[in-house]
Amino acid sequence: MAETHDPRRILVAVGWPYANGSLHLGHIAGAYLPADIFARYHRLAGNDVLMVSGSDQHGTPVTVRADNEGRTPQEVVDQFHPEFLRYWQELGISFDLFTTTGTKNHEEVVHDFFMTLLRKGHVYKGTTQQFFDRQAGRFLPDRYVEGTCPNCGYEKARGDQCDNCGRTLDPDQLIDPRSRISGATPEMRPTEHFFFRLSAFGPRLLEWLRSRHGWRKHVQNYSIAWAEEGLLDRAITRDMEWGVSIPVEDLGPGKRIYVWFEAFIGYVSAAKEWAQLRGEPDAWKRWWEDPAAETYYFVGKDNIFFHALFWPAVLMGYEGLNLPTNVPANQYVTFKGEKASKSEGVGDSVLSYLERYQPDMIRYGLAANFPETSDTDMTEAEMIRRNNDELVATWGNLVNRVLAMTGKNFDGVVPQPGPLDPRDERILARSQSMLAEVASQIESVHLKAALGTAMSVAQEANAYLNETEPWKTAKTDRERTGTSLYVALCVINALKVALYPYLPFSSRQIHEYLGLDGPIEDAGWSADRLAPGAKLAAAQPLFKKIDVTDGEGDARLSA
RNA sequence: GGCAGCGUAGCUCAGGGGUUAGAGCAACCGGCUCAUAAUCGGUAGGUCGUUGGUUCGAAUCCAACCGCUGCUACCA
Repeated sequence: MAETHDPRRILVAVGWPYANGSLHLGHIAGAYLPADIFARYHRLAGNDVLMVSGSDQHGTPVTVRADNEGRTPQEVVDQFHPEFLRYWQELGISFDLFTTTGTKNHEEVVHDFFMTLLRKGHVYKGTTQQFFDRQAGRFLPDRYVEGTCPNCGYEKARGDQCDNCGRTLDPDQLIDPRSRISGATPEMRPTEHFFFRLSAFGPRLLEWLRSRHGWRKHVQNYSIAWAEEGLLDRAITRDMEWGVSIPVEDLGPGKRIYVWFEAFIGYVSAAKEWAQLRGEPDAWKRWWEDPAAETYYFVGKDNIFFHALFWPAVLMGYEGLNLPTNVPANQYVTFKGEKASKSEGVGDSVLSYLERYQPDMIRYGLAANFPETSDTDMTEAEMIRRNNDELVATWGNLVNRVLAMTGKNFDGVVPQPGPLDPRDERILARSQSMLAEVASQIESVHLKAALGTAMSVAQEANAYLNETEPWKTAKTDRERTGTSLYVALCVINALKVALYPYLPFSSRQIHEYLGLDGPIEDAGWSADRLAPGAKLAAAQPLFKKIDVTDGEGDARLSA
């Protein structure tokens, strides 16, 4: 009997999506699906997983959309937060809690961070000069200022960047600056804000980053390079009305905590909220305060700065909470070579895919092409191709042909195997070593490779059947036929486990077809030999082949 | 402009100082017919972005250049 270990505690923290628009498949492939695969594996392996995220309801993007549509920011949030919940439900993204940054709990946790950092001297008050629009009566974020680019002369350059020459700018560099709200000429006014002393954490961050092992090089190198250049203190408050309040009165009205300072604190507040909902208010500490716990942050590559530098520095300053174990940021999925983007409308929303395809098909198509090391190009035609050639043909068909033959020849009962020959032993051994290999690949967040490992065993199982030809031996040697089908069923049972993190809906189905007791979620990351004589359930094909000639399929992603 | 990642077969991607560079798909040939016309085997296909350097040896390390992507601190 294996000795019992205390389960590992794994915090799966997933980037907070802005509640300002629908998500597209790039978001799913970049963060939510890899996080879910990782979480499902660890749960099945018997570890204590806490997977949290939520809607980021603050920030300029939400207010911009609200302004444009004549709605309140809250109305925008109330539209998109439920939509996100629907994605998770239908795609099987298994959050333990998906909350929002609009809760009382979140505000309290943010205040605690703010006050603690203030008390320890990591947050201080400072004054900056910023453009103020008299007509609108408000300070202007950099991109709300427009003017002539000092570099190329383009007349509609924004205060943060010139779209014509690509140069990054400070708003006071603009010639003839104008407010994009009122068109008035803005004036520079001093404004007080709180700053986080990020500069003070540079050396510690560098030492910490250099000592990380197993991080993706685009994450680690990038972060180290940035820390070596020198980190500047960052304002953590903004001149706006929409956001988490500041817990001290010093600045007067019209100021809020900067959205990005509070969003990542959401990882802590979500864990606390989860614990409260569970009736064990201290349970969150098992992931955050025990140094043995592991914390993984699944985000897109545009978030590396915040998760590998800013957030760790905040945690160092706060003291007592775990630093990230890894930040396996994905690169981007491009659609026909173009970056998927909410604002540019490239890449259809997730809902349009859910209307047309099974969730496991979407999950497979994305996971087989995760942008783990570099940007990855994807088309809907390619997803359909993978569905038809790989998911249906290799895996679904393996299950179907074996279950059908067992039904026909053994009345849907797990056959009694005869003596195992070397071919039988080899494929059975491979199915076991595959489970260990996939586990190791998932733990090191090589999710695409792990899926490939499992699929190659499905192919080996098909080859095994072609070698042993149970449909032929059925006419001459019942025992040999039973052995072949028994072995194949055992291999399918192992593959069902290995593929569960990727294809939870169909693996659950297979678990039922195999007539096993209890939910697959309780079955563990292991596959025992099946019991001869057990009754199999009537099976249907797991995946639908998609007809590309029906006009639905081609190149919708290029939109 | 600066920084980072990437550039490998027709397509999508692995690999990464050491014998003849890999996978899937597409192409071609063959076997099988239990299975969703699905499976399995084989063949063919690459001067590993360009140029130069280090090395006994470079796709791999270095430099320059070209191209793509991202970041560049007030989009997040």
